[in-house]
Amino acid sequence: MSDTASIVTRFAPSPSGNLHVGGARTALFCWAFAKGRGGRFVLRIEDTDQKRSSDAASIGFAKDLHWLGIFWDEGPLWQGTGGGEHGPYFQSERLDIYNAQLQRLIDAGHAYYAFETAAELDAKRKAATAAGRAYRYDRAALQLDSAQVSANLASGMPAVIRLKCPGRDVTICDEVLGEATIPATEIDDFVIRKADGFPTYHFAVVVDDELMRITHVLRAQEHFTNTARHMLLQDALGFRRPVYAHLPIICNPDGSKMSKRDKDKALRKAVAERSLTSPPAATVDASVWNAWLADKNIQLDLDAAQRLADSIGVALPEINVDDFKRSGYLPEVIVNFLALNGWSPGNDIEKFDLEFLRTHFDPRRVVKTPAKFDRAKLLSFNCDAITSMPAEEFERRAAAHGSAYHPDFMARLGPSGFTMLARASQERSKTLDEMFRGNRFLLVADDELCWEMGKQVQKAMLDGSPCGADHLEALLPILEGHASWSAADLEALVKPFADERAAGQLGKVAQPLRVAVAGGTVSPPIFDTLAILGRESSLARIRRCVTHFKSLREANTR
RNA sequence: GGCCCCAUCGUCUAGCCUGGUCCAGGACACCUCCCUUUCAAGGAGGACACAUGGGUUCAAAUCCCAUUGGGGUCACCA
Repeated sequence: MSDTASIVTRFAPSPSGNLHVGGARTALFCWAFAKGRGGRFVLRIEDTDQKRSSDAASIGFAKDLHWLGIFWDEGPLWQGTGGGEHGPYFQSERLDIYNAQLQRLIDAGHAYYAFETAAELDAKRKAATAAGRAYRYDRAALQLDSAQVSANLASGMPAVIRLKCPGRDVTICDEVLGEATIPATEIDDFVIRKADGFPTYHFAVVVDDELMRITHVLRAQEHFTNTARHMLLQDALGFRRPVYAHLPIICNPDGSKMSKRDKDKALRKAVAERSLTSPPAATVDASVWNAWLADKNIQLDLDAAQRLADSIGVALPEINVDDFKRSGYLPEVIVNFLALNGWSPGNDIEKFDLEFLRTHFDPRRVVKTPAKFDRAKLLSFNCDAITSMPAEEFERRAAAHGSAYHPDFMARLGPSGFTMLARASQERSKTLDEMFRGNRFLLVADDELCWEMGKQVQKAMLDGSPCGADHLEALLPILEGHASWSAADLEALVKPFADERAAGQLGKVAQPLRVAVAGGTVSPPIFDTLAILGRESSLARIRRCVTHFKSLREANTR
């Protein structure tokens, strides 16, 4: 690690429209490590699985990377960044390169063709497992003479290429895990080119890391044992050995691996609890629904999952960076919190920004243990960030969030209403989304507001004498006689009323008012709420409420 | 199951390499009280961990071994 000027790291995901938080953290650490040492950060797309990469251009996750503030020096061209002299950066466009390297291996006797079908291998694997043995490829294809191989190839028989492993133990040196030796018996002659002509992950990684001059490989710990294979490949090809650092996995609170499948899991649970047998209207069509219910391995696409969740009223767990964005988390908070999963700068520092991470990140301070993703702490960090930002900034960012995710809300409020709501909401917002999610009553038509008789409403409206409903009724004519409707004016009007009628206990008056206009006991500060709603709307709601509770009480006394 | 790795509060972690300053520090969550027009936020307190068992040593969270527990991995996925 002495020649810091030439440090090159890479983030190498498979193509996807969304960036997973685990991937985001890997990208973050790769970026920080390289950029903090004057090096380069490369983005490479691992799209060698034709089944999964039907849409090779789908690097929608690039937007997530940019949102977090991570930009690549080299990689796919995307919104003004990318390019570079080691491209192409899509592996599917590098087949010629792999084939040339593959040929070198064949020529040198380090690799060989094999003709077993996937089904045959599968059967052997099952048999081995049933017999309680670990399956290893039996090298049957190595017995084929070269004439036979040529004939098979010439006849167009499907073939894979396997690496001929040297049969020695491999010792991995890892910056975070230290040294580990994988016994030779654990590594069989693995496939390096698939029958479809594409290289496997192992082969493409090794070739590209060499050709793209990658010096440091930071990746998730699930790749740790793969490293032995990669080292064998490097030796066979005569390549350099990059420095490895394997990052601990990020898991759910229950210890399971955080996965996009968790969304489907949550949905299946909700569907089962509600005993739904057919899909709610306008969510997914019946055939998809049936297939999904029948097979736990089938995942709904993201949009369909979201529609279904909205329809049955369940919150999907946030898994992708975009999910957290939608939930109203700030990118700088995500960056901060993600970095804290698996790494810490020491000295009891835990609030920091991207720039701090860039200058302080060191893989040697990465912990070895898997981290459980603690949403409560993330939420707390987000709250701190929101409540400490300047009011104008909060307003601007909340407006952007609202326009993207709650256009109906923005339209209903109008610019001045939005400003009032934003000002009233900042100090009680843990996310940018809360002011929208929590104030649905603002969207309800005045004559459609309902008052559900929960314990809190009961207490606010009917307990004591005079009760809240009495106060409300007395207050109504005073409000009706008042033209000005600013929060300050309303406060100046209601405070004296409370002093006189409720012994100065503003709550005795504010709560009934709140219930009247919001339908429940939770809203922004009451005078702000009234001002946001406006005079006509507020009065209409209060009148209806007075009537509503009056008839309710009459019915009860009868 | 084979192999590899790991093990400090419920959670994220500091400390471990270079044993003594650690009857273990911070943060989130939790509990209590205060403040309060709701909900939050805020203020003040509090409870909470070195997995277990053996060594080594004058001395171990720190070094060694075993056990137990957890994770990862064993594909023509990446």
